[in-house]
Amino acid sequence: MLARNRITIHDIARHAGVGVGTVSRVLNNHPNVSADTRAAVQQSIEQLGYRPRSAAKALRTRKSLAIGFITDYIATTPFAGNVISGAQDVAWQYDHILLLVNTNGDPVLEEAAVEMMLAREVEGIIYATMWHRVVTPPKNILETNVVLLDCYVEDRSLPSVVPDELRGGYEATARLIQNGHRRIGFMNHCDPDPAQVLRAEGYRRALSDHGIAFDEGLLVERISEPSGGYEAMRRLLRLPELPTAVFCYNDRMAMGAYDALKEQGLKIPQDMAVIGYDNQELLAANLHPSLTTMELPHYGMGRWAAQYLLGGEPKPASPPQVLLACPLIERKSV
Amino acid sequence: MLARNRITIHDIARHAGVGVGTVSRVLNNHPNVSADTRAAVQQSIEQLGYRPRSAAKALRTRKSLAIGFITDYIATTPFAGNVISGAQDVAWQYDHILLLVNTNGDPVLEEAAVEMMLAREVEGIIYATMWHRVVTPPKNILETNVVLLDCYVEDRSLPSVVPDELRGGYEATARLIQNGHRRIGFMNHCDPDPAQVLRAEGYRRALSDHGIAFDEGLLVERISEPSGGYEAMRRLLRLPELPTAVFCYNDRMAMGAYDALKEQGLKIPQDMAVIGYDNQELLAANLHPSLTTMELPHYGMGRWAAQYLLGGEPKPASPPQVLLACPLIERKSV
DNA sequence: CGCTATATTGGAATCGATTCCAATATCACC
DNA sequence: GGTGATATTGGAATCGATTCCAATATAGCG
Repeated sequence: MLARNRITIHDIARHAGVGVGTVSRVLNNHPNVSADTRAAVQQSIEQLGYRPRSAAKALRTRKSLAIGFITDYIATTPFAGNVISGAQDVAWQYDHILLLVNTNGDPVLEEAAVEMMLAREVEGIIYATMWHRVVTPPKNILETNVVLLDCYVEDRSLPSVVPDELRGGYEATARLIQNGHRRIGFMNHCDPDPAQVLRAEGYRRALSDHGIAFDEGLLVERISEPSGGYEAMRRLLRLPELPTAVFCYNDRMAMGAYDALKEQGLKIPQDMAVIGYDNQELLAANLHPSLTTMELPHYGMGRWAAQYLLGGEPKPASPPQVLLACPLIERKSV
Repeated sequence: MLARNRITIHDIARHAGVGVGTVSRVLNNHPNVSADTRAAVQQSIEQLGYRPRSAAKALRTRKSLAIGFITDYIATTPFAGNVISGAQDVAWQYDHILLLVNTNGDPVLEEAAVEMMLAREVEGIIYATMWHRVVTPPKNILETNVVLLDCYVEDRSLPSVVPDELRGGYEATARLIQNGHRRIGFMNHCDPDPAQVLRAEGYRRALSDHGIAFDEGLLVERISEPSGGYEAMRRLLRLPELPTAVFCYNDRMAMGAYDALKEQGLKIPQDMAVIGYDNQELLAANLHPSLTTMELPHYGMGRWAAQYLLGGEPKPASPPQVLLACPLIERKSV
């Protein structure tokens, strides 16, 4: 026999001298309860310190008031917090809680996590990655509602929300052009992924829209770390005709670029304007001069994903891929 | 009437030609089931694609197989991921899931979060902060098991796990002494908090244990950001007798210190050894030279907290405050 | 005043698991 | 074959909420 100390709806009913149905109606704000009864019940609830057991409610109503959040590398990027924060804020608005599982990209764990969430009858699952890419989530995830966050499936058969990398690349470049730059270097990541491809495409379109010819030599691909940025910048500085601005694939590469520029005694932004991507606060705000960059909409993606699951709008027949803008964060490097 | 499509234990029982009790026994690996029956039931489960509903189980057993995780500023530090990752790894080991709520430090939200977790009958709650400090959690949290993580209550009446700041300060300083330094500056944060006080204490003890007199002038307090570090370093460089090493309250201050040193044409570590605190990868690994620093045991605290809640060891009468070591991360600045 | 329409209310049935008890089957042993 | 001990098993009761139906109270109206 289990401990049976906890106050239940029956205790309240007895204490208030009403039936359990009435108590339930009060709890759920049903309209058909007289003001007097309602007050009496509420007082009993208060007095006895009653707290409804959500398991019982979930069993009866088949609603767990929870959404699952599966992510890959929560610990290796500073972005996770923003995504979670966004999802959580919306979930909370709808009285839902987040069930979180971090998988380190392990497919076995992923499947087990989904299984656990299905057993708990979540309202849906947010499947989030820490960098924009193509994924193949476990098949069992299809048994509930899903949103992919910062990723998508090859055939776009699942709804997803991702940063608008193309437009981001476009706007970063356009910003430099507006400032009078016409020779603009672009240091890109060297492995193709959505961000790599789309930011480059945005760069090209911005150039062409402004009547600037694309110059192969101004595009340098390296690993997306400070060392890659350093190398890329040195490469650009060896060009016969120097660029006057660079657009960097991310802030970490920009950091390397800064080093190369300072080494050559070049001033930012006077001799070379620099624009980054990602808005890694810690870095971008503290470099000298502080780095102008494009912000990834992590918080917004978190919100959008949760809203999609909980918003109650009928799901469109063809799953959407929503692109969220990457706002320009103006600092001192342009 | 609700949709009643889902397979239940009764369906399995009927399909396998046994009673529901037997199915339950198979599901829970009870010993008293014959091999034949077990196999038959398992086959039915497989065949019908049965998945137990955790709400029903939770209702009956009064166990939700979940722990709550309440945190304050998940989005503003890169540490959150490590803490969560640690807690989650252990929770998973015990077949538990994390219910996550981020509160942005709002006490109203905190209390509501606890309430929700109590309603869900979590095994316990991890109350985590993103920097080491004294807190006052909502009172209702006492109705379940709690562990404070990276924080504690004034009167130490709740179990907590925090970094061993004193020892960290000691070891950072000792490391510099071992390298032959005798005049060691210390740039500290200017507001008192556990880290600020204890790291300073560690610094002093290390000096005194090695027969070095504490010199007031070598201690500079500024805000714990790059700008503060920059100022502090300049201050130290104006001293009549220069230090040959600095211990910085955190990596961000160290970053500012780097700037001041470079400005003066001083080489790290030849002219000045620098040691930081926090091990903010993004920063510490990418500075030039890379920064030697003390790592905060975020992952470990996450693990410890979850283990404390789930490990099943009887809780000691007087709640423990566990100190986790901050390992020295050797890089190139010492 | 009598009758219907409406507002409240009580409480049994239900959700889907676990668990305990009693019933039956099987076995060992004399 | 008989007896008691042990291994399996079925199924009713239970966890604590919601919900629906029927019952009662009240109001409105001619």
